Amino acid sequence: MSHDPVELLWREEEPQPRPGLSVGRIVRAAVELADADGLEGLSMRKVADRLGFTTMSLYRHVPGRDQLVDLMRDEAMSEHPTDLPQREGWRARLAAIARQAWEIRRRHPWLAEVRGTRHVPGPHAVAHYDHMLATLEGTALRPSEVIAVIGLLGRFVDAEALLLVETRREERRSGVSEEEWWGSRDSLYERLGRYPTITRLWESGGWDHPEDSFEFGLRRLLDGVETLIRERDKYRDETRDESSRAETCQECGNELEPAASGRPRVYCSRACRQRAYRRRKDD
Amino acid sequence: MSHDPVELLWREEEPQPRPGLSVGRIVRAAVELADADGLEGLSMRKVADRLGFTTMSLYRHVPGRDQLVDLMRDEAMSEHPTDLPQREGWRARLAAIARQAWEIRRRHPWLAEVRGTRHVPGPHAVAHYDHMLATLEGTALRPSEVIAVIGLLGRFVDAEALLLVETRREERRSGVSEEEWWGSRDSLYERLGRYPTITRLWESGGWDHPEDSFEFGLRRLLDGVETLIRERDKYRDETRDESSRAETCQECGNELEPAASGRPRVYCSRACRQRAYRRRKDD
DNA sequence: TCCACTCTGTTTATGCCGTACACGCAGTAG
DNA sequence: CTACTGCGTGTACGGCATAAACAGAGTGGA
Repeated sequence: MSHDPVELLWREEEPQPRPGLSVGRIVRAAVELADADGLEGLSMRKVADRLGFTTMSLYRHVPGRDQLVDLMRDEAMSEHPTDLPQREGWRARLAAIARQAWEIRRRHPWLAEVRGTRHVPGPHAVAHYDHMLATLEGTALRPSEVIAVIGLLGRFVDAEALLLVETRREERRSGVSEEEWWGSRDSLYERLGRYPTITRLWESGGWDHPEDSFEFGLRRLLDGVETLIRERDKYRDETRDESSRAETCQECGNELEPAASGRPRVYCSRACRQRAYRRRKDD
Repeated sequence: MSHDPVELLWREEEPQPRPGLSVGRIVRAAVELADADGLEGLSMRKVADRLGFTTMSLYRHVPGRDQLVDLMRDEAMSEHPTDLPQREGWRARLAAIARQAWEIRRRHPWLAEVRGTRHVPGPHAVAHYDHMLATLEGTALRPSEVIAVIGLLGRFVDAEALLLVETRREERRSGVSEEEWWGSRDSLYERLGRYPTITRLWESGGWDHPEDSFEFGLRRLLDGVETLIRERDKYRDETRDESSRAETCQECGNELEPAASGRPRVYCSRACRQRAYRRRKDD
């Protein structure tokens, strides 16, 4: 067993598997277990039991629980498809990746529960990170801003996933649905009458048809990024040499061909115009 | 001891404290402990030791660890000032509240670590929630959207706080600063050359002067909300009876007085225009 | 052939944790 | 005097991660 956690994560899977325990088998068993019971339901004992070995046998292959979780993370990250259709426009690309990450978190809810800032990324995690950063290349954002946007988006997905996970877990553990549970907290509702805004929103039905938390948040976030990108675009245009000034597509930020007719162009392609239109309509 | 968790949270503090244990004393000791050691460093044994009683004595006053955490949460929430200067404009108000929540999480890092969706809110938490929701009253947002925005903002603050907390904890536990730790992961950096976008961003200094994660995210988020509010304002204007149509302030959304001169007004007051200007300049 | 060494898995034990349960004791109301 | 209630204690159970010593099987060299 390698004792450098980096070496362990970036190890190459042995080609023909030998009998007995192996890092790969341990990680796969742990992932299955965590998929079912969540991260805090994952214990070295249970992993070992599932594989038919003693607890301590795992430590021959994996330094400890924390590193096992790191390995699981990278295993799960490998599910990110690498051959996404290359859509035009940073917005469409970013949204697609965010939804993908969201999907993976639905399959592996524990991913969002992993805590700590010192997790060494494995090859799949790095590939995915690189891929995310790449979606913003070609925009006028500064490097530090690209990184900040991707970080923000990642934390957003995790936060939303966490919400989902915890709801699910508590429902399974208690056998009572979230709605039912809150519905029977009568002694709480009795006291909420004092609070004017909550009462008003309650009476106007704000809680009856809630927004889809993930899609709502994603849209706000992308709108916020769009505002920044437009700002940077404007700045870029203004500082560009007057003679070589070019307008950019409102949807994807690419440069526009000069318009044939007198009417200035807004989008670089029919696809972009349609996307913009559809987004407006969706709401 | 009340066995309904709601009753416990909404209990009234006894006026003249008697000797011995009490819910209030337990909660305060627990908060101090968690402030220092984080949520996972909080144990019933330690709380009891700090108070000079046996572990099990706590259970006479508090049903269990989970409920103790609920009580601690509400205790911490009571630090939200209730008499904020009432600024004009939803944006300024929302930003102020978010920064306040952020401040509180710096004092009580464990707040962001509390997991689970079924925490009964206590009186302070509800008051604060009501206060947040109220910031968006008067905008054209629909009720469900008001709720979604506040939820989103809350999760954002928690996610950012979590990042901070974990960095701090790992630094204290290991004695090695975050930068130092990552700096000595040589075997990792050796492998990052394969990834083109990461490499490019690295070389252009993207990681050398990172954005302030909280302020950056907050601005993006508020920009995203602003986009939505503008959209709703437009819709409201369009569907309003033609004769009584009124424009709204681009900054705060309030209705505008009709302009005296021919030039249409954009802001409702000098204060609003200055705010908008300052925001643009800040970046 | 024998020995040393390594690789893999086991056994045992330590020290945390939350909390169930039975008990002791003081104050009090009937 | 008695029964009861409220508060704090002591002991014990089952769970957790993991340190340390150990056992056996396979292997390479003398």
